[in-house]
Amino acid sequence: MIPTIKDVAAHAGFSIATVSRAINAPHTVNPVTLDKVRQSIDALNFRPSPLGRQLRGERTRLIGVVLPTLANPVFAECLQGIDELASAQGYRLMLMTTQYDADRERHAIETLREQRVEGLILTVADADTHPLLDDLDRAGLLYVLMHNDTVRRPSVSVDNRLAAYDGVRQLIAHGHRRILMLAGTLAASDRARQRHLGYTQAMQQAGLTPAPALEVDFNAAELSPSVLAHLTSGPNRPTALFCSNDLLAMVVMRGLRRARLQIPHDMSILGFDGLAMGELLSPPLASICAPNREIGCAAWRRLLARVTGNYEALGETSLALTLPHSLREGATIAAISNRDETSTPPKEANSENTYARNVA
Amino acid sequence: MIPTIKDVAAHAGFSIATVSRAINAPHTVNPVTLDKVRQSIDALNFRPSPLGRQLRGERTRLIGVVLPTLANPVFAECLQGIDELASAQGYRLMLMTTQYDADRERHAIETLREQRVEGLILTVADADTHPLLDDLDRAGLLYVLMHNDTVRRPSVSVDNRLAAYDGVRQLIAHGHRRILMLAGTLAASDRARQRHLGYTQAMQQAGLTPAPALEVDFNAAELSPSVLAHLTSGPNRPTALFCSNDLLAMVVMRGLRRARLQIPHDMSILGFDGLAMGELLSPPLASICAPNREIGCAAWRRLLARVTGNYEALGETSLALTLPHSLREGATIAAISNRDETSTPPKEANSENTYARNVA
DNA sequence: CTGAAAGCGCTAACAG
DNA sequence: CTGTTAGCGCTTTCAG
Repeated sequence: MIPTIKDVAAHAGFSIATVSRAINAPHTVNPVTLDKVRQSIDALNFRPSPLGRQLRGERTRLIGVVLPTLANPVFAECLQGIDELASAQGYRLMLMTTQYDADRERHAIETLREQRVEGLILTVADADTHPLLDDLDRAGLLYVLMHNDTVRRPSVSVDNRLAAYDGVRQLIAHGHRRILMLAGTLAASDRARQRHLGYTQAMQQAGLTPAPALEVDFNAAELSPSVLAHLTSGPNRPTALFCSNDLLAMVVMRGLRRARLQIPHDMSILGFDGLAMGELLSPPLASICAPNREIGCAAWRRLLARVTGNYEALGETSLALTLPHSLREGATIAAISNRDETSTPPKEANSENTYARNVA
Repeated sequence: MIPTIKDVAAHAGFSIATVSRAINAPHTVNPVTLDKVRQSIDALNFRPSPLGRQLRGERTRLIGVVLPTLANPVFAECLQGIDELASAQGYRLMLMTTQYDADRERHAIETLREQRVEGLILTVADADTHPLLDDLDRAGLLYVLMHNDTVRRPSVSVDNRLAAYDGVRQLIAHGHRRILMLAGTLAASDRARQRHLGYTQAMQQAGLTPAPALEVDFNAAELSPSVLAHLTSGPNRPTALFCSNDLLAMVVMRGLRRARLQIPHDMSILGFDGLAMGELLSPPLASICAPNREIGCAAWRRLLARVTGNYEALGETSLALTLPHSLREGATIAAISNRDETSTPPKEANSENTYARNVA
């Protein structure tokens, strides 16, 4: 059905070795022969099977990609970056998602190894304490982490601690003093920990009291009563929330709105990730932006360099590559006026536009 | 480095055939032998290479997935569905994106064929006029389309025409009479055409005049002046927009807000896709929902059934499988009051909440 | 410059 | 129940 190199050889009247050479080393074969072989290839619409090559122990040109989920566009954006470069360079991507589950991470990596991928690009829950990554090191299978924040392993990420620090300082600069950090089930993730560290430092430096990260159920339609209590009750309620990622920020915003809080009037919100979609929101979501697509691209470049042995050429000295983050101003952050400090949330309707200009 | 079946055979003191049988048909081998072989397998941490099997002409357990982009969560949602089922059943996914480009579609399909995938799940720009799909039919390579709206090929989709019809009728029921349909670069897509058909029918049935779909540049931060003119100028400006997909709806909403229009007060918006994220918006986006994840799952099931030859067992009679759509009410649609009909957009700020309850 | 032949890891007859 | 062997599609010595 699908033509093989044999069919081409028969059609052209040469041996399969010659056909192989015509494909892989055209200069070593007589031009006339080459021409005939090429005609046969066209005539039969032959494309060499990668399987044969792969089995021979050649390059498989297969790269495994392991991501927690595609429901969070952060990872979809990274994947776009990887895909763009990889497919342009003739590599194929094998994708597996893990839903942040350690078993599935293990299974994914195993499956991809079996498939003899040349390398792996992945985002795991916690890079430092991950025994599988040690296995990879031991087995000599190349990999690059994305977003995972560790100096111990090859990775591409923003400086999560510093980025969070910058973001929270921004909130403080807008007059906020009671700032809470929210995290999802990601609370056990290396990124979230780094971000909380940055939050803590920014708070302390400003003479404010940092709080432990408040965990929020990502999937619930409403915020739980206990969380809501933390956010709204008493004179010490926070005036600003730093959310560990944009998706969480959006879920929280909905929860707050359902609880009849106005954003940013009653609560300022700062996210993390810089999802493109955040700009489409109303009010546009303020966020600490990671160059997600670029992170994917950079991860690809690093992996390719290592796979092809050009690693030194990249001139990188450390395992962890840190890309610059940026702050995206958005109308979800309002400057706080001192008189507002202790008031309870007002109930009157108020357009977000009123506050949109406060952000400078 | 990676142990092969040979290593296991040597270690266990049996032939490779016995090892192979121990793996693939354990009941045909002496329990004692079986045990020894298994111990060797564990000792060496051997996993059979799929490459060998694949080359043998066995099942590759590889499925190709071809999507336009992951930037639109519709496709990410579908992919989630596919991935969930596929990886649970031991299949591996090879992913390629096309950016709606015909050349890249061709290239993707070709690449995946070379890789000897057992089947393909894809979304193409236009299914009916796609020569590559005819090639697949001819080559006997199985595939299932997602979202593409055609009865000529195996596909899983909602009834785009009917869904659009239902949605636009909803707009009409809310008192809108000047309703415009917007489409992105997708204007040349089969889905968009079907949706416009549904729009047209709903309008005509209500005695209203349908307009051609207005094309909008997806990527522009602002709506173009000419588009904006269509939407806002004159007494005949539309009061409601039906957007060919949710992402477009979000882009349009931002454009309108920048032009100082209030949603839904000055303009009602209805999207298409039912993106999960739409519910997180403010106001929540009204949308015609396709069960994206389920579309992915269904596509997988159909493909698997065909691949394994159990197609008849599915009891499906037609090529096109149509899944039910649903309408998601959202505060982006406001009922229109008659006196508003001819007024120009008012400028005063007004919370979306005022209108949130009008949707019934 | 071209061909014959070995072998990558595995499965499936076919013998024993 | 187990071993021998051929061969999947391809690349790569090694001869010619």
